[in-house]
Amino acid sequence: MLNGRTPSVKDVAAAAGVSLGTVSNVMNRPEVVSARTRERVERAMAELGFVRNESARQLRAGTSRTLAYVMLDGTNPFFHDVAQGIELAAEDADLSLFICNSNSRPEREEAHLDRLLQQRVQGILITPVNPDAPHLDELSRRGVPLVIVDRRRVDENCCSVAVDDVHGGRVAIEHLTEQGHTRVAVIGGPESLGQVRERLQGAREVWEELGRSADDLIYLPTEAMTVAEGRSAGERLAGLPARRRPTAAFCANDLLALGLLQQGIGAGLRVPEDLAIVGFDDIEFAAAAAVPLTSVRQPRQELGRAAAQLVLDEATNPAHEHQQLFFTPELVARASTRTKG
Amino acid sequence: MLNGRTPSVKDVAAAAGVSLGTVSNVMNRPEVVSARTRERVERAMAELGFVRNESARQLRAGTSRTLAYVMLDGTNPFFHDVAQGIELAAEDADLSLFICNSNSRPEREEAHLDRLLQQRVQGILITPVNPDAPHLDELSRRGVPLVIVDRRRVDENCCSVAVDDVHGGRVAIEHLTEQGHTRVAVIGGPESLGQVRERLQGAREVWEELGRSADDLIYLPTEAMTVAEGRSAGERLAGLPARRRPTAAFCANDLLALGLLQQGIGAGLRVPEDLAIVGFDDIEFAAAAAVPLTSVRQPRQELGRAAAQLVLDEATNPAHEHQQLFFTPELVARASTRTKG
DNA sequence: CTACGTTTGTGAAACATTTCAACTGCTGCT
DNA sequence: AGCAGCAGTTGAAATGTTTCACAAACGTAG
Repeated sequence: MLNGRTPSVKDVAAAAGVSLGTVSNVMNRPEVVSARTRERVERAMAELGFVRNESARQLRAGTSRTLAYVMLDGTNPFFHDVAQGIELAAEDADLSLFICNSNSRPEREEAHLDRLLQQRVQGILITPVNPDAPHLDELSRRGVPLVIVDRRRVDENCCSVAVDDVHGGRVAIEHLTEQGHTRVAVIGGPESLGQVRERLQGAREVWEELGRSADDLIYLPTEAMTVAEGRSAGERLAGLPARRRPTAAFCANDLLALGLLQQGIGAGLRVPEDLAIVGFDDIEFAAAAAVPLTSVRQPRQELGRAAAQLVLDEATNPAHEHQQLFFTPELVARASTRTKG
Repeated sequence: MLNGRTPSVKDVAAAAGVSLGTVSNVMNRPEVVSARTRERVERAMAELGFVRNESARQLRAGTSRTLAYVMLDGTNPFFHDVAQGIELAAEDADLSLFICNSNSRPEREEAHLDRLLQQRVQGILITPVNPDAPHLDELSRRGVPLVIVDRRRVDENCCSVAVDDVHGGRVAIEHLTEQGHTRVAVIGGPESLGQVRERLQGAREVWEELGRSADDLIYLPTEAMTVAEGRSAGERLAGLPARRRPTAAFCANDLLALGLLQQGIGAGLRVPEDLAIVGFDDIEFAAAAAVPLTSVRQPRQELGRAAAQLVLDEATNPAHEHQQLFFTPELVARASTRTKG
């Protein structure tokens, strides 16, 4: 009768001597079926090794049990921590999570979104290459719950969860000036990234407010936010004439900071005595560096968790209203900027 | 007619003035439909914003377009690199990839597998907590293509892709002895992990072959393969009486090595002069450490890619035979063990 | 003008589930 | 006896695709 193929509800029903509908009830509304038949059905399921076919369920029920997160850069642990936060929330809601990686390429991002649309996922979380890209509008228009993570749209017509990057830039520079630094490098790029622009802006704002000369805040642009780019920025730093050379650097993320740290130590610099370093994100490896890195902490998991909650609200609550959640990052001081003496 | 709901093939057919079957043909066998009607159908799809419902497709076609990877430890970048390799292969085959994380907990692993079974994924790749666990047999029995990644089953009745860990342990110790070290620490655990056992075994084998005293190969067990455990091992190392204290350490993975490095540098040790360090895996952050880490490189992406190919073969080739793929890891020497003088 | 291929298009069945109106026995009430 | 109410169960419809046997249209050769 079932020759090799995997058993269906029909087979279970036959084995338990009940109808299709009853088997379905056992799975979906166990309270309406009597203890006796429920037990009988459950035994039949176990004996046959029945596994519900999720595609069929989804097709009929119209609702999928999956969320998806499209991350921006798989090589940056930061995004994995965000994903972990999402996963925890998804688990609580008994949902699966699809994780995709756009690798900062718009066409990969679009391909992933297309896939996810076909899967009819319940909601999409994304850290987009460009939060204002038209293919994101497309999603909202289709009514797919959407949350932008770690970024914001200018028009605010979908939910987002982000961190106040301007503030992050401010606290980093404030910390360095408190430590007595008067010439500071700011490292990051490309400026096409909103994050970078805002972190820089915060740094410049506070520098100006303190009445410092713009000449003493030295911007070293990078092509990407990677360890290798951090190293290369370090070399450029070393190439500056001594009286122009900063005594501290604020990096727009921890990967850059780690690269800078490595280059500096390799070149014989003492950190923080010769060069103090502040990173951004506070990934695990920041605290684990040879000289533990001072960093502007983003609540990584919390970001993911909050985003997941928003997307679920949009998916289930008809009265949902878009929200722009904001977290305030805080500085975590470690050895890479430790006060002298 | 379609009031708000997302359009189906039926709607497309109506709009294009053709039958259901023709629309399906346009999607699946475009060569059998004339250029004229194909174009008409495609236009209708574009106008309606039609997106194929993957659940329905899968239900009818019986075949899903997804692979899944259940990773062991999301905090270790190594597994993300493996996942990346899988994703690339999946992309080539036009498949989606589900990424799950068991966090080394058997019950999470089982829950994930259950989910994946319900989704009827085309194949499962897994780095299991225990490769001989019965719930893995269950999968094979159900006929789900299965590949074990970075581990092996004793009974070899499914495919696996792994690295020769014994050899890895050997080359690490050979390298250290070549550098003149005569007292070496071996750090790793728990020994319930096959990896750890084999890496240790390789180390011990070669040590014995060189005629060294077992007393001079000092095993420091750890409870997990984390940075924190690496630090704690470093403290234990520092606590040893000077004449017993090793001049080099081989860590069973890079996270331990990074922790050890941090603790050592913090305590004023010079690396490699006072303490040489070899890690395992060669994750990105090994090369990015303040003192770039010598490590036993696993071909991380390649591992994933090969595993994906095996699972696809099992899924599509009726003549498939299980294979145990083996990669030979190689030592990458960096500053953390650089030859003196 | 017929017979026969070829090409193109059709319509209904099938996939595994959920949902829901209807049905069956009961119990207890009048 | 008749009936309302209730708990438990049933059977059929519906979901959006793919597949496949078949039909229609259109040459083309005899």
